[in-house]
Amino acid sequence: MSLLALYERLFAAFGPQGWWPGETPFEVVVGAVLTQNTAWRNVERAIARLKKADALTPAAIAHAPRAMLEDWIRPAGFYRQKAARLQGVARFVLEEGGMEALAEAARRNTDAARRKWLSLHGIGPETADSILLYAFDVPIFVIDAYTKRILARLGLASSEATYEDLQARFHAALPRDAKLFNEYHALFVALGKDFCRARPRCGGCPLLAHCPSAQVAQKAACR
DNA sequence: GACCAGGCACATC
DNA sequence: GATGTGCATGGT
Repeated sequence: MSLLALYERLFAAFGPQGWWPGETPFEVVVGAVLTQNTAWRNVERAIARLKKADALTPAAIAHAPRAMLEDWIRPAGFYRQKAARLQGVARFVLEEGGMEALAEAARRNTDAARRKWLSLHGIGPETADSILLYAFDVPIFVIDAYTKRILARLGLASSEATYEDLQARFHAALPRDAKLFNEYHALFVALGKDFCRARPRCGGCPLLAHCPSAQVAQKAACR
């Protein structure tokens, strides 16, 4: 099964996902940091608290007392680390002239922009690529734990494959289209949440229903 | 009461 | 370079 065929199948099964659920590009950035190893539900709580405090702007986060920021984002977990990361990112946004300037830079030279984001403390490959794709609409494919797991289970990639390996495969196999990359990654997450989460549900997975090779794979791989 | 969630940095070998 | 560990809350 090709990666494009897998996309068609996932889209048919789950429909459009409408990511990223943020009102502004900066909210996407904040969400990308807060969701690190964290359920989205808890990120939503933290973002709601930031909004309630009128603190969901680069300036507000950059200048907030650390303890106050920690308290606002507490529901998302790892709050000490994430408060430090968010303040670093907020300062970076201000220094670079704001989100619009950063969007412009990302579209002009994606590789340079990606390296710059990666140089920030707490911004790794997945977070950087999520920001580029979901905040700036730059066509770069986001690889996450679900993507790795699903591809391995479907026999479409080795479980040893690195982030860069997998990303290169998506870039080679698909048209360079931010909308497509956006939906595809979100569909992996949708499937990941559903895929073999509980044994009894495996048989009802909408992907497996149409995919004999996946049915074979899941017998061996489903935990 | 484990185990997991839309990772990352750092220590150690 | 590969592997292990801390970070922390909230749901299942």
